[in-house]
Order: sequence, then C-alpha cells, then structure tokens
Amino acid sequence: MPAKKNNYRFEEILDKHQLKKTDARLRVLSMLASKNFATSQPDLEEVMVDVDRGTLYRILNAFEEKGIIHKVFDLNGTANYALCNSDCEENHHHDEHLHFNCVQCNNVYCLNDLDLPDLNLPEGFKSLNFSLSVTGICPKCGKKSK
Amino acid sequence: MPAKKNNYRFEEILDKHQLKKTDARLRVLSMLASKNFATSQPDLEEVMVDVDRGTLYRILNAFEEKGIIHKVFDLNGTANYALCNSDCEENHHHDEHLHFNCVQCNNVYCLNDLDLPDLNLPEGFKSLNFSLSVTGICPKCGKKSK
DNA sequence: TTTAATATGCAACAATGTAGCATTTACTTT
DNA sequence: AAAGTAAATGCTACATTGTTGCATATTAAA
Ligand SMILES: [Mn+2]
Ligand SMILES: [Mn+2]
Ligand SMILES: [Zn+2]
Ligand SMILES: [Zn+2]
Repeated sequence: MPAKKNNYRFEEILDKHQLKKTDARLRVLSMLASKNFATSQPDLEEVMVDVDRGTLYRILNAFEEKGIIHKVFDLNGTANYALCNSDCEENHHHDEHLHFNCVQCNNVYCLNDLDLPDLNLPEGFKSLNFSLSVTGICPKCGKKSK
Repeated sequence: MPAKKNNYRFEEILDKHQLKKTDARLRVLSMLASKNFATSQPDLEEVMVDVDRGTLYRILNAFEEKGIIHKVFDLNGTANYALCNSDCEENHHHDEHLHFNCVQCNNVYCLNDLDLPDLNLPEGFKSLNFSLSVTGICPKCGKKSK
C-alpha cells in the first residue's frame, strides 16, 4: 500500500529539509499526523511491516534531527513520536509543552496550547529545556469508564 | 566484596518490607544511597558484575513495587533508580518531585525540596500523578566548564 | 538517459528486559 | 543446633529495541 496521494503538505516538509520523497517517509508523516496523540515505535513498526526496521529507525532519527518530529518516552520507557510544531529547527527543538500519558490507553497527548508555569531551580542548576509529563486518565478513557 | 557492615538502616528497610537481607540487595541500597543523583541501570550492572543480571532486575522491580526506590528515564530512555522518600508505600508512590537531567554528565538529580507550581489541564484530562523533568547543566558541570 | 547522492534491505550485532526451572540461601521452627 | 520451608539466586533461553556495514535500488539532478 503506497502512501496516499494528496500529501502535498508532507512532500513540502521533506523538500524543505532536503530529504528525498520516499513512500516510507510519507507514510510515517501521514501516520503521525492522523492522530491527536503520539505514535509508539511498536505501533509504527506494526503498521510499516513491509519496511525494514532499520530503515524505519533511520527515518525517525532523520526526522528528529531535522526538527520534524520529537520523541517522548512514556511511562514504560517506550518511545513515542509526534510531529513538531512549526518553530522547531534542525537540531534545535522548541517542544516545551506538556505531555499527558494516560494510564489506561497509554496514549501520550501533546498539549501544546497550555500555559506552563515558571520554575525556579536551586542555585547552580541551569535549565536549557524541560519536559513536563502528567499521568492520568484521558478524556476518551474517562468517558468510557462511566 | 560483601556489603559493608554498619548498614542497619538498609537492613531495617528490607525487614520492614519482608524482604530477606541478602548481600546483593544491601549493596544495591547502599549504592543508591551513596550518591546525590540517581544511578543508571548500566552503572548498577557494571558494579554488580558478580550478581546475575536477571537477579538484579528482580531486585530493582521488587524494590520499586515495595516503594523503596523509584525509576526515572533519562534523556536517552535509560532507566535510572533512586531511593524514595519515606512517604512512599507499596504500589503507591509519592515521588512528585522535579528531575533534573544534566546534558553533560547525564546525571539525574531528584530535587525533592522544590515547590512545584499547580497545573490546570484542559477539560477532560484527570491528573493522577506527574513528573517534571528539566534538562540543563548541573552545578558540578557548570563549574567545570568555567 | 546518464549520473551521483541518498535511501533502502539485509544481516549481524549489542543492549535491555523477562521467565522457567534447578539449586542455594535466609530465616523459622523444632 | 538441626531440620524444614519459603524466598532468592544463577543459569539459560528468549523477546524487544536499537545500531551499523555493506550491497543494491531509487530519487532527483544534469
Ligand atoms: Mn509533544
Ligand atoms: Mn526522583
Ligand atoms: Zn486514555
Ligand atoms: Zn552534570
């Protein structure tokens, strides 16, 4: 199953970063874009069975370096991937948003539009970046259990 | 090299949780207590070469379940372990403190005594727990690079 | 259509983590 | 102190995750 057409947006992204437009890459992009939560590495691998595992890792690593996607580890230490917002650059991410990890479905949601409070660290610690992850019950699972 | 004597404190911990006082367990406890930052699984494994890897994992998992230690994943997704504060219980941790992950030495510091700001999540998300991890330069590495 | 740079597939490997089962050890009971 | 029992360990085998070298195939430019 080749990547569906009508993916100008994803082709542009690849173009911009001087990555060749291959089927596997377009499929990764459209898969990540299709959900409002991050996609785990095992899920990606399951869907992309026809692509070599090593190649999939190379795609993910390349995308991450270019600032196209970011990786977040869930509760279990499993890697999850999500598209970055527009302001991420090569080797300089700006993904300082909250990650919500549902303990039931295990999904990781990127809550981009949330105001985050300032932190004051102890003397000597210099903050470069931070990641805030909250575990709990997501809206979908909250409804289900009623 | 057997665990050094004079470890009443660690023996008490094992007693309290009905875990037998074995050399390997006492060594894990004293190793974690000896540093002001978490210990990575690879580091533990390196020091405890004479103990079977499977056994080491069982020790760590048992300690975690009992609320003696907690696990935190660093930037690279590597597991790091640190002693819990006294108020953690079996299967009910209270480790809501900030983790500072130095990008240079890679150490993970548990900043227990830090006041953390409240979060207000979007509609529908119910928070059970959270973990805040900041990456940056730790005091030790900050001094070195001057 | 030829070419050159890149991406992929394949195979081999390292690291991390789990589980079954035989043996040993720590602690309790006599 | 000796015997008995539950728990812990060592060993082996295995699954999953991730990386790398190299030959082949593909993309995009000339
Ligand atoms: Mn995110
Ligand atoms: Mn901690
Ligand atoms: Zn959920
Ligand atoms: Zn440091």
